[in-house]
Amino acid sequence: MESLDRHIVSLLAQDGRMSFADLGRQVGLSTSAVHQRVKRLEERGIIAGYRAEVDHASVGLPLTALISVVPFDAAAPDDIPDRLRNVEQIVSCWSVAGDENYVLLVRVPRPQELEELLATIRAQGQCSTNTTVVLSTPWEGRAALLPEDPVVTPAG
Amino acid sequence: MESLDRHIVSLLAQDGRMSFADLGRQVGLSTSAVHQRVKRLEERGIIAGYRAEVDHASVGLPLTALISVVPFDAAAPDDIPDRLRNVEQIVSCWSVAGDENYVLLVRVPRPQELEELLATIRAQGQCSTNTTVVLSTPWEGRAALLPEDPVVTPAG
DNA sequence: TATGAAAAGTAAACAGG
DNA sequence: CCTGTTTACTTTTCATA
Repeated sequence: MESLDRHIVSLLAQDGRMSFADLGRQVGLSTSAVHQRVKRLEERGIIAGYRAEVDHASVGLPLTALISVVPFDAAAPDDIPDRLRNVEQIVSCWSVAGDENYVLLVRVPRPQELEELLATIRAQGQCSTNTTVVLSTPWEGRAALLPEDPVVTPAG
Repeated sequence: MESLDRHIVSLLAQDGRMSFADLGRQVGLSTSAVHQRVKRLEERGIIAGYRAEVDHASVGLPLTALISVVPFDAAAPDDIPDRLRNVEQIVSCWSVAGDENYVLLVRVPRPQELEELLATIRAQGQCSTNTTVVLSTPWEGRAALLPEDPVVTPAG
């Protein structure tokens, strides 16, 4: 990925509804040129989509939690993400190094729904859980700092 | 927030670039009516912004980690978020219940940058760190499941 | 808070270098 | 891979119920 594309990606990461005309002005290209580049970035999956950033509390989901999970049977094939993919309260699923296998970020309306969700995760995921409740969110999902020059992996 | 607004929010959480015309068709309102509603949702902060969802690996940030932090001095006033806000590698900062005070989600190009980042966080945040490296991300930042009828907090 | 209409601006597709 | 043009669509504003 070249510098111009990184610039475009970085602008769209900050304002996902910026017009191609504005993008073009900011990066110094014609509207059609940025349009073509953005379409290519979308096709390659570098831009995976666009989302509105929602204030979860206002929308009825004031309770966020981080849940570490460990499978009951460490020897069994680990398809926990597949088994939990349909659980819509799980916003993020990370496979991690360390004592736990996965960390999940979940959002629910109330403690009661968290209790029910944990039961679902344990039953459906065949795993034990360790829950950390989020008390407040100073910030979340900020646009990441893109490296000036991306790291090149040497061949071989 | 009424049901119509929740519907609009939910659609924009899935496709942040959907046009007002399409939104109107899906929720059964005129273009100008949804336009007005979306502007109001933005003003109230219920829609906090729009972002492109970026594939971090392609963009030079293949390394994600979760860092739990505990202040060196538990008695000192806790302004860790303020002290770390300018550290741009920190994508999310959650204040949590439990043994740690905060959990941070960070993105960096390589292990070396993670090492440097940890030093920065410890020095600037005056805290100790416990790092969990993300090995893979089955999914992340999925649109949350909005409750059908939001929970009403009784007055008093 | 809704609608419909008008003006300005944008997206998408295309020709051509 | 760029620019510029064209057409259809969209955003934005406004008058009005």
